[in-house]
Amino acid sequence: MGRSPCCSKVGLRRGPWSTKEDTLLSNYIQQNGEGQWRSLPKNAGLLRCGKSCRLRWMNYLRPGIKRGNISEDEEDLIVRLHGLLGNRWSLIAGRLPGRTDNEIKNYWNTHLLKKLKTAGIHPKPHKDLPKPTKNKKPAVGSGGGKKKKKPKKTEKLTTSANGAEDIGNINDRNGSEENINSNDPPKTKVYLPKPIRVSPVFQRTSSYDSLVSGSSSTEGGSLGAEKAPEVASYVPVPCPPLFEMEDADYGMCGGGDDFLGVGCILPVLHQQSDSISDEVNMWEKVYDEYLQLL
DNA sequence: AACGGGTTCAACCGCGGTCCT
DNA sequence: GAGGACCGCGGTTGAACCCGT
Repeated sequence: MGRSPCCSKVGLRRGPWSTKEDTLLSNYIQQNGEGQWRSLPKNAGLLRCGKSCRLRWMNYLRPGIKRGNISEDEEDLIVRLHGLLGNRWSLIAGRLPGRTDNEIKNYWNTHLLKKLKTAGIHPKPHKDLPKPTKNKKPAVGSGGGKKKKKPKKTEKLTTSANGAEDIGNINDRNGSEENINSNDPPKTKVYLPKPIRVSPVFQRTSSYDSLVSGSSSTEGGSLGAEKAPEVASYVPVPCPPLFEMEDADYGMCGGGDDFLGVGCILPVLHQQSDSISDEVNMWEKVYDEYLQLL
């Protein structure tokens, strides 16, 4: 039943892509479109796993990919979105046209994390959040990257994944052991649509604008029209729970062990209102917008 | 110039959810 | 409905690169 195996991985190339491979992949996708990753390598004449082709295309070859030079504006948005979404890199990337989840993830880990720490802020995982149901084996390291040589590494268990805070995975949460054990809330199935990438013509949303400007307007502004980025500082901001559902506690900012200890700590532009309630309203707008996005 | 430690980022792995037979 | 393959995501790795000594 089911389908035939994806790819045996036997005799497939690994490691960095050559320009020839890039060309083959690009040409094939331009002619035949994305998708069919399984059969793509064979059809395109590549000795690569379909998964590898997809990754290469999505993170590097896809048209419109911006590389490097993440602006202050983008950086600010990443921090805000991370506060809202946690390590949902694909969702965050969806709000940053031309940026890939991999790039944002790398940028967060290498730049922003450091930046926040030096600012005395220590973002910590939402360990209190219920984990998705799953018995991940205690792994010890996942596969490893390689930029060049080094043919191998076959198995290494992985420690991976457990850092993911997955606030969005409501379905999983409802089924988590924690919830089952604790008072057994009725299982409310919430269907979350798949994340989608926004069009390259990114429109900064009204909520974002209001965050940035302090305005409560709901009329949209575009990214292009944004004001010059203000110097942001990172201050604790009480924010409303993201998901007020039957078994709440999904709020990134709720619960005791929240994102940064005392509520969300997110960059707040100096010019915006000092009023905490205004900020809460802004967050509610962001939350509404996020729900609409979903 | 050589060396060593730190940083960056492309690419890998494993897993969960979805789709297909 | 069951079983298995596929797709996409997030965490991790490690070679290349950078920079100070």
